[in-house]
Amino acid sequence: MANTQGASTRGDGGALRCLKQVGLRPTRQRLALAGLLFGDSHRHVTAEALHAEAVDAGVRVSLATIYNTLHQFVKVGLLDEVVVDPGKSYFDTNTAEHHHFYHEDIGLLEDIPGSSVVLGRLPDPPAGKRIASVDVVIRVTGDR
Amino acid sequence: MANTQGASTRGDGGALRCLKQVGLRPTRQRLALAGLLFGDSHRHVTAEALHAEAVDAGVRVSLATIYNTLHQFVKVGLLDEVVVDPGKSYFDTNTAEHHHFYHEDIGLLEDIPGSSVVLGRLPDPPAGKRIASVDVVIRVTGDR
DNA sequence: TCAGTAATTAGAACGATTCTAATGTGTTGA
DNA sequence: TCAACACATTAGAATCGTTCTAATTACTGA
Repeated sequence: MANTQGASTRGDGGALRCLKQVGLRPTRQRLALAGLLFGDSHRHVTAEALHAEAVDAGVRVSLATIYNTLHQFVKVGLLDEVVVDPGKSYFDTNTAEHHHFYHEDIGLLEDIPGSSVVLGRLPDPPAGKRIASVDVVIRVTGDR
Repeated sequence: MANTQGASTRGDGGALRCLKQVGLRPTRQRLALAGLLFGDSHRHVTAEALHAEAVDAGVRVSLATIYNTLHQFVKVGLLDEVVVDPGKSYFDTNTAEHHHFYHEDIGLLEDIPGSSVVLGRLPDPPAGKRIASVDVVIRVTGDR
């Protein structure tokens, strides 16, 4: 039962360094989840989906830990959370400023290419408040 | 037990006409809810809040009907739905194009004054899709 | 290694929403 | 007007995603 899982066979150092940097203990679960999340390209995952993926990959982790970890990652800026439906949120590994298409028909969240300008001038926040984040979701559906 | 409730003492005709126009049967519940929702100014309500308000006003209506009615109103374009948190959505009586501040600290949804330009050029939708709606939520929190 | 602290866990609990099957109500046409 | 039908409403159960709880387990620094 040695190193048969992919997670431990490549860029783990990245995940480890990444957790160190944000001050989170590198536990087995967090390393595995970081490994799944922060690969070559950016991803949009739900908690359930990531859990299934982890279990599939042979990582023993509970759903509670998935939620804990995702929220910790959001708090330290490793992830963004995007809410699209009452009772459904996605976690986005791309934390640069960008926005989303949400395909209502198939429940898919997709980045809007960075070249497409979406935002103009931001309004002043209400008195005594500061802007925490700006969420832009463009909902699209099948053509007919 | 005559006309002691406000709902029946003023612009009900508006609600009636409004339901007729969109092809919904003017039932007692729908008339009452339309009366509560479409008053002088625009409103942001949750299903629970509207239910409480209706019960308070002496309207006998179940929560299931509140949900049914709100979704029907959304479908026919009388309301917009705004999702701000996993598991919380608001219904907005202002269906003109506009956007929102969401006060994360107090759970309040507020219109962004129409004069504040927020959107620039919209991106082209993905091939074979059309834009159903554009949601812009600017999250704000207490200054410190 | 050991103790101390933090993380993980299974499962229960939770809140918002949706579903179900039974009952009630608005509408239409005779 | 009335009967009959389709649609709307209902209470309560069920479901969904998420959070909580208290007990167990795993990092960490000394």
